[in-house]
Amino acid sequence: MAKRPTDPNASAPAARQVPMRDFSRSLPMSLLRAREAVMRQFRPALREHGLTEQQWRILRALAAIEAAEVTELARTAFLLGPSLSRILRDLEARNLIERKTAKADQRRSMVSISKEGVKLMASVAPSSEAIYAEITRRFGARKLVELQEMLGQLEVCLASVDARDEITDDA
Amino acid sequence: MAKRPTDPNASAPAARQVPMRDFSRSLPMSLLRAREAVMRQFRPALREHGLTEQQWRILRALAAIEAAEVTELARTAFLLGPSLSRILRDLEARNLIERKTAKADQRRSMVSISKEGVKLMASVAPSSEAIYAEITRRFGARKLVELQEMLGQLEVCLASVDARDEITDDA
DNA sequence: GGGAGATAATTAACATGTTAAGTGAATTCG
DNA sequence: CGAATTCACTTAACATGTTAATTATCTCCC
Repeated sequence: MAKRPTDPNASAPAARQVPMRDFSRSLPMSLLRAREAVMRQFRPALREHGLTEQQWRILRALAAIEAAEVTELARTAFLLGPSLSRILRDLEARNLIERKTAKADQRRSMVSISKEGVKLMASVAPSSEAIYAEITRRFGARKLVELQEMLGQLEVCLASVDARDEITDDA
Repeated sequence: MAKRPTDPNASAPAARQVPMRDFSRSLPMSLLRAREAVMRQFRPALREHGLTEQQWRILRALAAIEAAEVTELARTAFLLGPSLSRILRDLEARNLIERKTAKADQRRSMVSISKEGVKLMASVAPSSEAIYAEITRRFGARKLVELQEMLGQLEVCLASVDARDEITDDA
């Protein structure tokens, strides 16, 4: 009997209320599974270097921008403040990043990647790039661009919805 | 020979204030942000009913298939075993699901949605469907189908990669 | 029958997601 | 000035993600 990986409830006779959308085909599930399929490619390589996906995101972000405030880094790496606080604490303990409070504003702290952090990145980047290249090859470079374009459009068209509780940023 | 859109540290000795757009446009980030944009729409409604996204996934899955083993449910709701174990424990404590060990195999437990669970689902479904409809309206129904088609293809073309540590499921 | 292995589910341990509350510093405005 | 407010960041509390180890059961095969 072959497994039916994409048909969880084809012949479910009971519990029928409103025939809600087959949730395995819902947009959130599609996005979740696609992302998981992608991350599954990267995780082993990162793990070999003792890095999680989020830690890697932070190092990459820092390597590109030299130094950044925590809030800016959170936006760049797409992490929430509390997660970032914890991760920065751990990365600092591992001497992969450095922090110093800003002189002008004692509340802010400037975060930067350390020499060790740069070295670690250099050791991970090749395999990371190779994996990304393989994904691109399998899916198709043109299609990949197209997909990312659609994802960006989705993000944009939904961002306007939750803009009600934000200040209209006119000066 | 095209330039790679993801080039975290090609030769940046002291990167300036370049905001590193390439990193923010990587496929994992695009997927993450798109999914977050979508889930941001749903979370408040679910939260009003005291449900998390994962709990809602489980209830939806159960409502469609009547009863399922834990492993099957994990596959359907796309959750890992440990997460599912914890969530089932909590949902059972809230009397939203029911469990009974299978007679034929004492290791397996059959999980089903309870009457209360069905009632809760009925109270959440309308707003959930309304939100989904609004997303569809904003993004475009045709485009949405197209996006999900591409996500599915991405999943498929990457699934074959990590099939080396799996058994070829037909002898 | 019984022991070696396989399997289903849980538990453990650590890391992150998510929301709320807390802390200390800066800004506003009386 | 100085109290109220805002701001940047952290901590707290709980839920889930992730991998490894455990437990209990079942299957196979001698």
